Amino acid sequence: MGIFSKTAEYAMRAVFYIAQRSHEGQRTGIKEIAEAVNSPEAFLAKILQRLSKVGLIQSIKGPNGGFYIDISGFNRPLADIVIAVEGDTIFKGCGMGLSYCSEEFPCPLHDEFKKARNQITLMLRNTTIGQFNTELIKGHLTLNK
Amino acid sequence: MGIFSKTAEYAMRAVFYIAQRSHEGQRTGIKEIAEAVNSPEAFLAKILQRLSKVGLIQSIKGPNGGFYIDISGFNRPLADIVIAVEGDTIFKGCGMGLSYCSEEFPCPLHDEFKKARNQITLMLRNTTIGQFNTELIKGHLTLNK
DNA sequence: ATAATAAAAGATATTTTTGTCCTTTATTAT
DNA sequence: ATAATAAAGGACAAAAATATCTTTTATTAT
Repeated sequence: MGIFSKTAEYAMRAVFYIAQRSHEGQRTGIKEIAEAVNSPEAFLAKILQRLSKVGLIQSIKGPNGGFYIDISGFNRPLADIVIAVEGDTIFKGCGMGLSYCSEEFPCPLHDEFKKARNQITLMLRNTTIGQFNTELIKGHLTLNK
Repeated sequence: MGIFSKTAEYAMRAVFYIAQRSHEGQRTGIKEIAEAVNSPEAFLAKILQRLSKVGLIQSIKGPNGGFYIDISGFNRPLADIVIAVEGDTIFKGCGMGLSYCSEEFPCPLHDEFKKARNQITLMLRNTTIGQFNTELIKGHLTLNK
């Protein structure tokens, strides 16, 4: 894989899409979301279930139901999505998997690796879910793979 | 997982260890390597087989045989190890898995993500296998997890 | 030549990730 | 109240990553 798991990729794409639709005042069903972000429907459903359980997104059952994201959700960082679906392993630990490796006992790769991870952390912590709506709306961007 | 697969982690640790031992003029058996870098022996054997096949390390069968790394190997970048065992996916592609995402059609995360990946690429391309020997030898470093 | 050693190669097993399907629960509209 | 809709939940399936075991091949020492 790339840097993130497929699960995390789907999750991010879906949340962006839901945010966009919520911004338009719409709730969105799993079918539409899955199509829009090009992910397997049933699998994505599980992922959204999880995000909903931790309160990152909201859901309503029944007719006119669907997924949406409330105002507080717009301010949450992407990091929360990643953590919700694949834990925080990407934010910590040694690049080579050495458990002793730390600031006091750095492995040979430590400093260079830290830079890379800091950048990822920065990206995920400083970017909020809501932040993309304007970009997504004004641009020719899709979330469809 | 972290950023790299377990396979890649084992591979890097093992190659460093082999490099170190080769620097001391020794060939090393799989058993010793696996113990030293704390990885499952039979699994690591497969990994080293692969690295040996692509010429990143050398091996000799029979008594006094084992793995070693020749002078040209010392100058190869870590990137080669990673590519040999898990391909080049870590060096390319969109952070969210969007196929259209590129310099011309960047996804919302594109620029920030690029920074992170550039740093990883830099680290893996600019660091050679041999480079750590001095550090490993003078320091109190282990490769044992 | 023979026995011992150590990696290569092949087959198989386990675990994790990814993916599907079916039933249940909540909500809405009639 | 009943039917229709849509997510939640549980059970199961396939694929990929991780791991083990057994046999074969090459090399060395006796």
